[in-house]
Amino acid sequence: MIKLYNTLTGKKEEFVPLVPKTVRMYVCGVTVYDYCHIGHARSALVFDVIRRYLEYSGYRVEFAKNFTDVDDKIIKRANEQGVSCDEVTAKFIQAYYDDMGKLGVRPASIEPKATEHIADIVQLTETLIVKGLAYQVDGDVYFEVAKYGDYGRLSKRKLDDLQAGARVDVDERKRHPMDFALWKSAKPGEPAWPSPWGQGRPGWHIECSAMSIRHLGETFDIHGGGMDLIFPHHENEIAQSCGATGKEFARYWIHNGFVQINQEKMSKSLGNFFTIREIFEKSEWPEEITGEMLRYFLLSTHYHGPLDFSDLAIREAKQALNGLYDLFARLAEPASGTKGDAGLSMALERTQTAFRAAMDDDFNTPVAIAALQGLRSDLNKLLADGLSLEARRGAREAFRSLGQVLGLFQLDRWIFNVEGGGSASRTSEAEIERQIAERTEAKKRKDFTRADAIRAELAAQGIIIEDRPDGTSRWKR
RNA sequence: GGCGCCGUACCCAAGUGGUAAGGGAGCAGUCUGCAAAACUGCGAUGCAGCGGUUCGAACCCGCUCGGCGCCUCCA
Repeated sequence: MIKLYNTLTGKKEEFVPLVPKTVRMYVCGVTVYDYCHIGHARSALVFDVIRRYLEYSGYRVEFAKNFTDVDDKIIKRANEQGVSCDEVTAKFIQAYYDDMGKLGVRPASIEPKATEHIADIVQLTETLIVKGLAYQVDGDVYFEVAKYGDYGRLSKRKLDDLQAGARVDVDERKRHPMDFALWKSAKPGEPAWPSPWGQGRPGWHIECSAMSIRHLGETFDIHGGGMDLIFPHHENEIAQSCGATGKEFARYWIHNGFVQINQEKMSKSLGNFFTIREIFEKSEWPEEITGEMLRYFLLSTHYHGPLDFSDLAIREAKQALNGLYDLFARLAEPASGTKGDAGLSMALERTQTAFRAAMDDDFNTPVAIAALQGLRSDLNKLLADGLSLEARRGAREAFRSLGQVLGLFQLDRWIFNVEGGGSASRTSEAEIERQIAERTEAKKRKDFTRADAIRAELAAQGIIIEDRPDGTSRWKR
């Protein structure tokens, strides 16, 4: 039984989908006018993992994640660069796929764009006007919050409180300061579509209502996004959708916490953000390893809380991963007996139970990772007793299949040492093996000068030698 | 002004009534020609502070201190 924290009720609840065995989930994606930063990465990753775990639990997941491809910021960016809005959005949608791909975030099953749903948006807006929940002023259409009784249900705010805090210049034509645009009339040169109210474009919030209803139905299961979207974006989505359909909109609302730098929210205005591609570019590690480090780091804190990004935190993730991949490397070595085999199935069962319990409890990834770390410890002891080939394969497979849910532990090659080993390989494996054989011979002859020289030579290339008790050595880089 | 979040060992981080998961660092040990690596073991009698409820509290209630977020585009 999966339990999740529902922002709407403020409580952890049992998750029961509307249609058995099927989950319909909508997550607010990004506005494509710039490169994604770690905050975007966290959000995408969190919902990617939730989706993976739901699938692992036997659900069919209809997962929609949108691209906002018409917006003030896009228009501004296009004007600054003297290109069309289409060029801006195409560029950053591609960048999104590139960056998220490196992080192992799977594409959603449905990835709608606002510009491809103008007809749905216009229709929804018309419905709201007909129902008396929206009004037209010149070529603009606004949603009238005062007419919608439940406004503030998600963010737990009262209209009066909001009014008191409003600090922004209010458009005089609006009936209430919190009224928000469903449709904006177009200024010359802006992207525009025909509508009953003249040429214009959709407001921000309406697109998510239109697209989620179109692809998932009027009532669906999960709606997600960053904490900062709770108000006003998701509050407005609820008002529009419920106002238009008269039905419940999303039943469970999930919001992820922020990525912070030195305890402060990462944001463009503070200038304290790191883009995903910047991190990959600066990384001394190969791409797939950097991706896994980042994933491990981002999942090592529960999705609901804040998460401080720092070099130290990333290094710690790398260290933790080293221990796991070192184990995998030792599991890949020849059988060493069968004494440990008996204890394996119990360890695997214990791990799987703990892993599921953790994920069932509001997708508690740090506890799920702890379960896997526990298995590492178990296996190290069993390995000391001796494990057969089959047991070794089974153990590695367990890490692979459970790790699949988190997008971790899928790599066949791992780099332990950045010195020389981090970049493209130079010394061939055969050559390394040859040198190690020579060193083993030297050790037998007690020619330690020669043995140490070979060790130093390999170390200079980032190759770490581990001598075994029997005189042989294994190596890694 | 309104709404909300957080404060757990040197660092990161789970835990929301039954006596403190996990990781990193550190220390010790095993192994070893030495070393490295790896593995094993150790680690908070206490969970910002004070008071209260309870047989029992990191967890519930109250107050205080400290940090942060939202109310405006924002993952």
